[in-house]
Amino acid sequence: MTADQPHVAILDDEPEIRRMLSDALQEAGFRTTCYGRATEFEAALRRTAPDVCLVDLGLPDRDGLALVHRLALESGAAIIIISGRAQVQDRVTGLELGADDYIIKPFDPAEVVARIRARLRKGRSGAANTANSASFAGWKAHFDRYMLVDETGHETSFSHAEGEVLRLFLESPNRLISRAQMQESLGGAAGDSFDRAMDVRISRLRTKLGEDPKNPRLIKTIYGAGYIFLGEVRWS
Amino acid sequence: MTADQPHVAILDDEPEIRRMLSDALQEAGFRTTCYGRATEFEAALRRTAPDVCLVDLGLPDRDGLALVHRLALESGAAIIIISGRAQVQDRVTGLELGADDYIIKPFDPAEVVARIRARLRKGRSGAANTANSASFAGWKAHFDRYMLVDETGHETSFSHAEGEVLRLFLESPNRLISRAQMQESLGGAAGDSFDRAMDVRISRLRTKLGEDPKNPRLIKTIYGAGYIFLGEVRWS
DNA sequence: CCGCGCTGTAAGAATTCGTTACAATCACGA
DNA sequence: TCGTGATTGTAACGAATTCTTACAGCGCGG
Repeated sequence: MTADQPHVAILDDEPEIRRMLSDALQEAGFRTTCYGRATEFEAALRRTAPDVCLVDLGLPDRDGLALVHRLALESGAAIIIISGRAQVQDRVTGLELGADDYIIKPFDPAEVVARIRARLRKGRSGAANTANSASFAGWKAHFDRYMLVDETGHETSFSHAEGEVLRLFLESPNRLISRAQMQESLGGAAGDSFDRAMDVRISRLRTKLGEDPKNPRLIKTIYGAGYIFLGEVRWS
Repeated sequence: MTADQPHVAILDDEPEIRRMLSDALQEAGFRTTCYGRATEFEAALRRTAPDVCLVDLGLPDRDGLALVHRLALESGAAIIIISGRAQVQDRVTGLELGADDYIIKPFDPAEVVARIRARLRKGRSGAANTANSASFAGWKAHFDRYMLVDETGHETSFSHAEGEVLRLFLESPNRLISRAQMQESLGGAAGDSFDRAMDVRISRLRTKLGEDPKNPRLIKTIYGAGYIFLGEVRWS
């Protein structure tokens, strides 16, 4: 149904805004089509079915809300309203009429992109599209599959507990993480001997990462303070 | 899984806000459960699967964003962040990490209700699952004929009990399904020995799917938490 | 009645993970 | 430099959890 690049239709009467949105979205990997008038837009809808419709409510030739309502009923696309009307009541009616999101002008294109992505994520059939794998130091960790993949493609599995620690590290690399923070994040009871458990988790993780115990390159321990994970991390 | 009233979980450390949200949502016809701490909330998640999670980022006992990220991966619920942090960057990262919406404090309860409704609308549309066959990982399961078809056309039959489990997995792939949820969905008595029965069902299903016991690729077990089915699923 | 397939139960093996015990390392002062 | 106490690493054990196999009950068609 959807090609590799999701298709976003932009409906706004101001050329500058169309341009700005279109540029930002194309840079983010979307296919875009711009329309300045509702009639033009509706004509196009008969030929193609966009994945997302960005609709400005302040249209000269049509009541925007009515358009949104029809879209919601007839099209399967995600509908995002962009509007200068910032009252809560406006937002509520927009959403009640079938819009999936409501963005207030002036807006930041980055947020529009993020909100579109959020909409598309849920629309896809069950595929978890959030970042769930991360590359670092020649490894790639797949948190969905609980797998650690080597440069050579060799796979090693890791357990849930190990994954929790690894994720915590990869979420904030090159930053000190105290044991207290770990306990909180990993839901450990602040019990007395939880420290040892944490040690063991880290120990096991280190061996899976092939760390030299005498000279760890990835997980450094800061005596009396905590741990720090070194390296570039790229989530994908 | 979902009763007639959608279930909204509210996670906020301020009792007043919890109360306000809860009242507004109940009035709007939702079932609500409130939590003041992340640990409490996570414990509850093991037993029930809410349809929507309202999460305040300013939690005392946990990094809110990390929690959101985990929720996005493990739960099928819609995730809505509520936060006092109003910077665009905050919103973008929240959404990128898997949140479906981001509401800024102070907020109007009416808007929260409208946004929740918008989320549920989209989510539910595909939930009326009348399809009776699904493709995944080289297999195609026909629930009407109780047959599993290979890439090569080779057929294997599966039983009703096996089908129930398989269907549950295929209906929400790539997310954690706790044993409690299974019991609920499959109508098992909450007795102690139902767990064993579930184990056996899954075991048999695994062998039919040709899983390597040491390294299952489709049905992963998360020690102490549940199971997760991996892969793209296409219903037809 | 018999055979066959489905399903739950029981029992033992296997896995995960926290705890304990002890070794290794570090900070710091004599 | 060395000793001492605190902190951290790791092997080994054991409890909890999960997997698998074997078996018994049940329904159903011959």
